[in-house]
Amino acid sequence: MARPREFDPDDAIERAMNVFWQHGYDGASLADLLAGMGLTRGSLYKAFKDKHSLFLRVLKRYEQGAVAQAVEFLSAEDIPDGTARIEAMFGGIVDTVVSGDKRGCLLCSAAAGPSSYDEDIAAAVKTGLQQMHGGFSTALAASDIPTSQHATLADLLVTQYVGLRIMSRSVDQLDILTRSAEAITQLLRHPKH
Amino acid sequence: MARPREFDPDDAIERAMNVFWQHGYDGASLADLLAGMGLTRGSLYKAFKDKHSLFLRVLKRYEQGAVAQAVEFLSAEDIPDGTARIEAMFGGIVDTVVSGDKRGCLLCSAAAGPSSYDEDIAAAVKTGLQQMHGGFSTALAASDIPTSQHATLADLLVTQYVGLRIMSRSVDQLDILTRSAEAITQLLRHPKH
DNA sequence: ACAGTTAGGAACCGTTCGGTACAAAACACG
DNA sequence: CGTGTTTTGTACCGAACGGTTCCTAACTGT
Repeated sequence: MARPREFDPDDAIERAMNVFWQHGYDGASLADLLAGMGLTRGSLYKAFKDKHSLFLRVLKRYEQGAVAQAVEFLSAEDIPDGTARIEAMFGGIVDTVVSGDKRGCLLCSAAAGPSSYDEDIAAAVKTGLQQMHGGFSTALAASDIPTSQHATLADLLVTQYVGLRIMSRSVDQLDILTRSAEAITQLLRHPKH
Repeated sequence: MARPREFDPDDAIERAMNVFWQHGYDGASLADLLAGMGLTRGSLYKAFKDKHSLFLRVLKRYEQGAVAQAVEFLSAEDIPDGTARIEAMFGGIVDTVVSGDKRGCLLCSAAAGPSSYDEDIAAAVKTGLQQMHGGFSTALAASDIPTSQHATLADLLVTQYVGLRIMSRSVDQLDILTRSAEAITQLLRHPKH
C-alpha cells in the first residue's frame, strides 16, 4: 500500500558499505554516505533510522559477505592442504593492496578507531574476528601441523590478519606486507616438533 | 624579552600525547586537548600553530619516547637472548592491556584512522614502524635463529605488533592477545631448520 | 617609570556535523 | 477518481568542529 521506495535497500547498504570501508565510521560523513548511496537525507533516515544503525547493518552485511567468503575459502577443500589455503589467503590480501585497493578491512578499521568505544560496534567486530578465527582453525585442522599448536596458531593468524589489514591502509609499506605473508608461509611450511 | 609563557611546552606536548593516545587524531577535539593540556585556545595556537602541527610534534615525541624505549629494550643486552627480549616485549604489551591500559599504540591508531590519508602523518607512522622493525632485527641478530630468516621474521613481528596493539583497543579480546603472544614465543623458541 | 613585546583569555568566525520537520509527489486501493 | 499512505526532497535545527581576532595582563630591557 502507498508509494513504493525508489531504491533497493540491499543495494543501498552495499553502497554504504563501500563508503564506510573507505572512510571508516567516524570519517564517513552524512554527505559522503548520501552521495555514495545515491539518495537523500529523508530517504536514508526513513529507511535506516540513523548513521549508527546503518553502520551496524553494514557490519552485518560485511560479515555475511567478505568475512563469510574468507571463512569459506579457508574451509573449502578444493585446496586439500589447509596451510596452502592460509598462505593463499594472505597472498590474496597482499595482491589486493598491490592492485591498488587500500581500504583494508572494515572490521579492523572499526576496531581501531573511536567507534570501537561503542559497545554495539565492538561486539560486531568481536564476532567478525571470531568467525575469522574459526576459519583459520578449520584450515589448520586440514594440515599436518600438530593439533596441540592449533589454538595459539589460530590466534596468531588473527592478529597477523588484523595487522596486515591495518597496514594496508598506510602507504608505502608494501615490502613489509609481502614479507609478512612470506613469513606466514615459512612458518606454516616448516612445522615445529 | 616580554612576557614568559606560564607552561612548559614539553609538558604540554606530553599531555597532548596522552589525549591523542586515547582518542586518536580525529577523535581528539580541541576541547579535549585544551582540557587535557591545561591551557586555553590562545596559548595553544600561539605555541603550536594548529592541531595538525601539534599532532606531528606529538608523533615525533612518541617516537623518541615510547618507540625508542621499545627499540632500546629490544637491543639491550642485559637480556642476552634476543628471542627472550622479543617474548618479554610482547608479554609486556599483553600485561599493559590486562592492567587496564587499552590505549594501544599511537602510531598504529594513526595508521588505521582517516588521519592516515595525511601524507605527513603517514610518513611519521612509516618511520616509527621502521624503527620497530630495526629493533626486532637487532634482537633477532642476538638469537640462534638462522640469519636467512631474520628479514621475513622481523616483518612478521612488526605486523604482529600492529595487530596486537589495534586489538588492544577493542574490548574482550584478552584471550586472543595472550595466545598471540604465546604463539610468538612458541614460534621463536622452536626455530625451523 | 615606561615602552615594547608577548602570553593569556574569551568572544566570535564560518563550516560542518548528525538529525528533524514538513510539504510535495507518487503510488495502492476502494 | 478521489482518498489514504508512504516516500522523497528540502529547508532547517542546535551543537560541535577547528581556527581567528583582539583586547588585556604580565613580563623584559632601558
